[in-house]
Amino acid sequence: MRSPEQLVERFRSEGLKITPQRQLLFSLLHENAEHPTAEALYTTASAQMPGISLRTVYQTLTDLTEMGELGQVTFDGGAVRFDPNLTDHHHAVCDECGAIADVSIDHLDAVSISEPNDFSPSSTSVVFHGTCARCATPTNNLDKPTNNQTK
Amino acid sequence: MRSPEQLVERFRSEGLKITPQRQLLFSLLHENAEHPTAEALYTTASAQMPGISLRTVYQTLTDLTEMGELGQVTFDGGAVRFDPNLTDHHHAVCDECGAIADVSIDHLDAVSISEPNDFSPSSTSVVFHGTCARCATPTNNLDKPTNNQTK
DNA sequence: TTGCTTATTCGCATGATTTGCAGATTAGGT
DNA sequence: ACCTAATCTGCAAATCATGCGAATAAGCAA
Repeated sequence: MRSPEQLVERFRSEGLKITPQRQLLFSLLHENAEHPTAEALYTTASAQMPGISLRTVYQTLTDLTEMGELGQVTFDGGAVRFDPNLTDHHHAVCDECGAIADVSIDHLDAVSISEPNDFSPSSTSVVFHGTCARCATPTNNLDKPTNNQTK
Repeated sequence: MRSPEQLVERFRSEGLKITPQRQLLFSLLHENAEHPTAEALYTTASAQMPGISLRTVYQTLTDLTEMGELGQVTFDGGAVRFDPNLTDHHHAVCDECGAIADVSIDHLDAVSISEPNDFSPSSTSVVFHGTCARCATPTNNLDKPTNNQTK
């Protein structure tokens, strides 16, 4: 996702209004690597702007997604999660704490569909499940985040 | 998923009862490669057994899943889909008609996470999006199935 | 076959997530 | 300061899934 400043510029140029709600969400999403759900963003936003509506959060998230400024991902049937990282990447889900990390992959081009041979893929997405570094470390498990499992 | 006969055997041996509802669902799921949703199975089951409850379909599906006889997959935030194919495989989603095909992959072992380097994956799942053979063929598009897009 | 015990089924209520709608509010230009 | 269209908000409603309790029926024993 582009910077809040660039988004403000884009919204202005398209005749859309710059509201405090939108500005807050722009900043909460910028470089946010937590893959938050709409509810999570609403909670965070509410702390800084009591009274903001959950409906507005959904609306803004949908708008940004339709503008191609924000990505959406879902894992295991849970709620939709928003991803401001628009670069080519994949995800790693920690089965312990539910954290979702962006991952870069090597040699993805090597994989191919061996069967059937008549499907023309236009995109490939990979999801790893496993244990994140924090959960794998026996020490320092004191301040481990609560389980944010997707389901 | 194992054959209806084997499932009957397993249920019996575990003290579970063999009801007509379960038998019907066993047969509807056996070698079913359509990745149906609970609702879809309910519709099909209702045709053969009017009066069967959607609740029972969900219940049986959940039971089979917990017994490890059935897999679940979800794509793009849609409803959960059930997959009787328990062999190691991945999926290809047709963006045209929404069909989901099981696919075998070559050289998956070649891919690796380049960053971060501290995540220990225990499983990897790949989803291809694209166009299926049927939708890619300009002719023969008469009896194309309706779009069952996941969302 | 009859009867008993307990697993199942079923329908309804409830929960979670998300969208539609309409009136109140406000950004941004005149 | 004023206008007007865009936005926000609250609530209803749709979708998907699960909890719960009463009614039902499978499987066993006699």
